[in-house]
Amino acid sequence: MKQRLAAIGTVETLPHRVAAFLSREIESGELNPGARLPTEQELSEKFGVSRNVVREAIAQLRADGMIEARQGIGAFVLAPEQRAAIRIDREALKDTHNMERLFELRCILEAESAALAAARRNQGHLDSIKAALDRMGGEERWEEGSIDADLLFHREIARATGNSYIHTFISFVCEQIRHSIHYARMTNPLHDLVEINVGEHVRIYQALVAGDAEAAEAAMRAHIVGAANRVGVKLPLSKAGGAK
Amino acid sequence: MKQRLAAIGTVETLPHRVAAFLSREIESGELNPGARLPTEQELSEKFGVSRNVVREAIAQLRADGMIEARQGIGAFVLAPEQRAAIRIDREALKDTHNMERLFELRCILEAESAALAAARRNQGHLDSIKAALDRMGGEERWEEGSIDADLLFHREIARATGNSYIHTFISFVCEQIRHSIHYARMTNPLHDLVEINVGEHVRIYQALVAGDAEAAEAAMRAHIVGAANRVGVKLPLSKAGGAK
DNA sequence: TGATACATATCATCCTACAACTTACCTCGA
DNA sequence: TCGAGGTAAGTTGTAGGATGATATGTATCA
Repeated sequence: MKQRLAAIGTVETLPHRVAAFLSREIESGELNPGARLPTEQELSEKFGVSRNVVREAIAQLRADGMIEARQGIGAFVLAPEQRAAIRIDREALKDTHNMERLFELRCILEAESAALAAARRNQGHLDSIKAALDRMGGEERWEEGSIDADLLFHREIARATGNSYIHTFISFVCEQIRHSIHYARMTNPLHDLVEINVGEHVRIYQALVAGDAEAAEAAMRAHIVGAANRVGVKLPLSKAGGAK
Repeated sequence: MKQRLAAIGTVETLPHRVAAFLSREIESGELNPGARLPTEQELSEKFGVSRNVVREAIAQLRADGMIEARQGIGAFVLAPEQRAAIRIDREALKDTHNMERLFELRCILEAESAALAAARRNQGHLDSIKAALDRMGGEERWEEGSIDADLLFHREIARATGNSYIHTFISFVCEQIRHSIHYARMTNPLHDLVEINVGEHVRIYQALVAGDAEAAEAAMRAHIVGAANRVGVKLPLSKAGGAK
């Protein structure tokens, strides 16, 4: 229970709230690329906070490449292509459609990465993956633990590709999905237990051991479609259903 | 020429430098997850800047989920899988190996997305893609313009998938690659002209028009492997070469 | 007219002060 | 001795003002 509290405990600090407000205004199109933001002083008056708070908020947006501040002139909204970071709005994930899209992206990333992992994995990778698999179905089967193991399983496979960017991207997407499901479980007691299909994981692992890229990719694809279904999201993937 | 200056003009502000320093220290493992950062005062003394600057730097790291600050206690390094944002170190991309990995990720993302786009595109999407294609080979063939069109071409295809996350991820990865190549061109006059293969793009476009998912995926895969080769990166993709 | 100097607006940085929160220690009473 | 409660110190969060750096517009003057 304390784990939950710790996981939630993201205190809403003032700079965070100001940044979120401005961020939404930009994403929603109320502030178009090229538009100039109000001055720091105007913002501090508008939100009723000190200029320091405004500056911390702007520092964050600037680091993300959402705005560009120029000394003596002001701060301007940048085009979406110029973003220096990818950030996913967790509020938006409460919408099932968005969840579906995220699962689709995950499937694309993980399926082909599984094929790469099958071709490149070494014994150390296999050991790590096996360890996660064991934890998943093992005695530590209280919910948080097995979900952690599930995520670790996927991360270790991503690591076995030897490509750190793939690892980063997959970890990130999986974590967003995990957080969103975690939240949904808390607000909707019906989904109290998240069912983890161990069989699907075993098939992926076996394909990796065999070094069979095609089988690994197919197994991963089937697994993610299954995982999506189990949380109430049905994937409209073209490939997943028929091809191959 | 002014375009270049505008593109480069990322002023190194003090908070940015402090954030970069701490970020590297975390990524490199000198500060492990769970470790506590020095206090704001200590950091401000160490870097010779005001506490305000340190706070802006920390605000950025916190927004990225790299650290967690708790009032009255201090700031602590979070585990990599808790990151709230994906950010790519542009310095690291000067290493060809990293560039290769990024191209590999791009290939995974774009190949399958091209298949999705072929299945879901409507006439509006095709028009936008065609417009980018025309700009690429058209009269506006000075370097910056055709590179912009190239990127736009890929972004429009991503948009045709109807999945905003796919669009975001692909835009981001392409932009990182573009920036890195841009930089390489400036420091190495040998690669002054970036060759853009229009034929490869046309084949992708034709597959999209035909609604042929398999052909679109194959064409996209071939194109990205080709593009990587033209900037001196050879992709070791398993699928790209042989498997159909 | 054209160029220079000045005033203004804005961001960048610094400084100090206080509030809110946590921890550790210390005192005091049973 | 031991426990409860309070106190002090340390740390982050927020406020507000002061000064430097930079860009823009304006007024002055040759």
